Amino acid sequence: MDSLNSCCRVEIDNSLISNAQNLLKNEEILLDEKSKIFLLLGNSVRLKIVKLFLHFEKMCVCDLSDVLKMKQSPISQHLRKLKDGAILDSKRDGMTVFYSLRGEMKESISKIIEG
Amino acid sequence: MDSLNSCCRVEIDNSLISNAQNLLKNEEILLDEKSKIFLLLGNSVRLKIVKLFLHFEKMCVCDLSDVLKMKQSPISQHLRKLKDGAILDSKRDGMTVFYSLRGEMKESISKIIEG
DNA sequence: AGACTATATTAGAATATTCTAATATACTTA
DNA sequence: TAAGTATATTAGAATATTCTAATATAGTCT
Repeated sequence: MDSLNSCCRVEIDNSLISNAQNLLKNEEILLDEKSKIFLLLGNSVRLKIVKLFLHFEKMCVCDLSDVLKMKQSPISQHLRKLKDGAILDSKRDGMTVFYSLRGEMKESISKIIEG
Repeated sequence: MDSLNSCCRVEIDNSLISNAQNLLKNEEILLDEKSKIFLLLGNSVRLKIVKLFLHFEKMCVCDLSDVLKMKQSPISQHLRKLKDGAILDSKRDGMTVFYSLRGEMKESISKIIEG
């Protein structure tokens, strides 16, 4: 087997290697999706935003701006990422855009964040 | 109340704002810790590594290098981050360094990754 | 000791992230 | 229509991430 690593140990457990590869192969897509979710939650501002939506049905950019004491622009940018990542939904009501957790995501996000 | 955001809506719900702030204040440290974990799991190579450790007790750098078909150096660097982040333990046995999931982390990491 | 093996570290390039400041867009109301 | 309000987008600076290539460290074996 070709190897990219520099070691050529004798004690190599080939069944471990192939079992491990099979494990990953079966979940490759799922794991990639999950890592994208984790990356989104891996920023403390975004994690706080998502956490808030577990407890408050909907909030607008201004609300979050006030709560987190941050300017509107970065909040808006974070919300866009969360929306692009299919974690949040948005709905305009007049001038206000209300964000909320996507229904399909509520349970999984809650499990991830609240443990 | 001072505001960093540019809007000054009339319909502001001050109790929402302060309830939200209290919610975050009570969990500030916990949320920061969690966001660091999520950031570590937010890289697909590291997520795969951690996933593997949920199923295989211990693996060395070479094993992971073979499984993931990556050079030893980046694997070693990812392992270091996971160790610094208190997700993995390491134990040297002769020339081989075996990594494994930290006992205290097994349950929480499993919940996060496997849902 | 000297050669070898497994792992760790370092410098640096390419890329990605996250903020600020400025500006654009979309809706409301006088 | 014009002014005002809430949100979105953009450019760009500062910083962080992740790999490659090279080298260092630590243990093994003859």
